[in-house]
Amino acid sequence: MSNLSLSEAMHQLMHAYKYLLREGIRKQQITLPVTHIRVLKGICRNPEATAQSIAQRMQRDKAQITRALNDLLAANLIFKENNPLDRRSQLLRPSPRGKEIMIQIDRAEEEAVKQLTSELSAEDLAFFLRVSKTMIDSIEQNSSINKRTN
Amino acid sequence: MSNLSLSEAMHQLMHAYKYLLREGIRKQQITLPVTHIRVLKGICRNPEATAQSIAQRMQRDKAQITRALNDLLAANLIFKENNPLDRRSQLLRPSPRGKEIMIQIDRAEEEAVKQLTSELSAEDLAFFLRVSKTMIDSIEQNSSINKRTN
DNA sequence: CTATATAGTTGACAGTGTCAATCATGTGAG
DNA sequence: CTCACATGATTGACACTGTCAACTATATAG
Repeated sequence: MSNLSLSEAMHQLMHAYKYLLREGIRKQQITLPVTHIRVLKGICRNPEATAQSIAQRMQRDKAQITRALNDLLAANLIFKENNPLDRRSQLLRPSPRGKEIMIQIDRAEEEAVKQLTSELSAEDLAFFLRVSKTMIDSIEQNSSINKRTN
Repeated sequence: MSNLSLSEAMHQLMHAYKYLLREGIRKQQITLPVTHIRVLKGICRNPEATAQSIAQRMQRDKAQITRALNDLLAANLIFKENNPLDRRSQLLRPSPRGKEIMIQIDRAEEEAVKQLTSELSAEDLAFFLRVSKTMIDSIEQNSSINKRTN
């Protein structure tokens, strides 16, 4: 019973969250898919971002990252810079336009989160985050989720 | 700050959960995609299931459901029965094979949930479910997520 | 120098989610 | 009853997400 509930809750929560996030993004007139947004976010947050570091941080396939980066480049939201430490890779930087978009994205995300948590107290939210992290950690340790090179 | 954390937590949790679920399914030698499994589950749980009711219950597009049903039919896991109340629709029933598979699926899901919650107390879990439901509800009320016919 | 590892790219494909059009059937207003 | 409209199901088309394998170029250890 608690089994089914958790599965169901997960699926519904995923769906609801994704929906809300896309809504918020749409309202800000941003046309980027969520993955691209997350990648851009990673680049804006981390001054020494490389494709590799983004892939690791997001726990996504590097192929997916490469493709997102191509789109972000094509949209002039980021640019690449030679990595002085490794000629195989490039450092990723947000362009001025990318930084602008990032501000809008932050607003969209903030709104999504606000709606999601409108009925929750700060304690509830903190608890939820703590439990979530516990779950995430208990998987990452046990399983082979991080055996992959990414 | 709590903003970013919730978004991040959501994404990671989604990813971790999906991964674990698919792992569990794979270990049971089941080759069905997750959506199909959820549809089958809906059919097994509800004796009067129709395509429509499954779509509503899962909050998914009816097109998606139709396709999942086709695959489940092709795999002989379910069968259709004329709906005496409405000739446009059919009642969906699990086949004997479908019921067997369902048992395996329950095991897989149970294992996934067990791993996910291995570090959590029953109280933590209950709290998590409560908070999740609150979030889900606060979206379903406000937004247009359920304006769609599905 | 050679073998191996790593950063990134590309192709291919499976799975998920969404929209619009269509067909058949049901239902309510007149 | 008939007509208009609503609803259940199906199909086509497409965008987004995730995964795997092969490949190129560069780095690094022995």
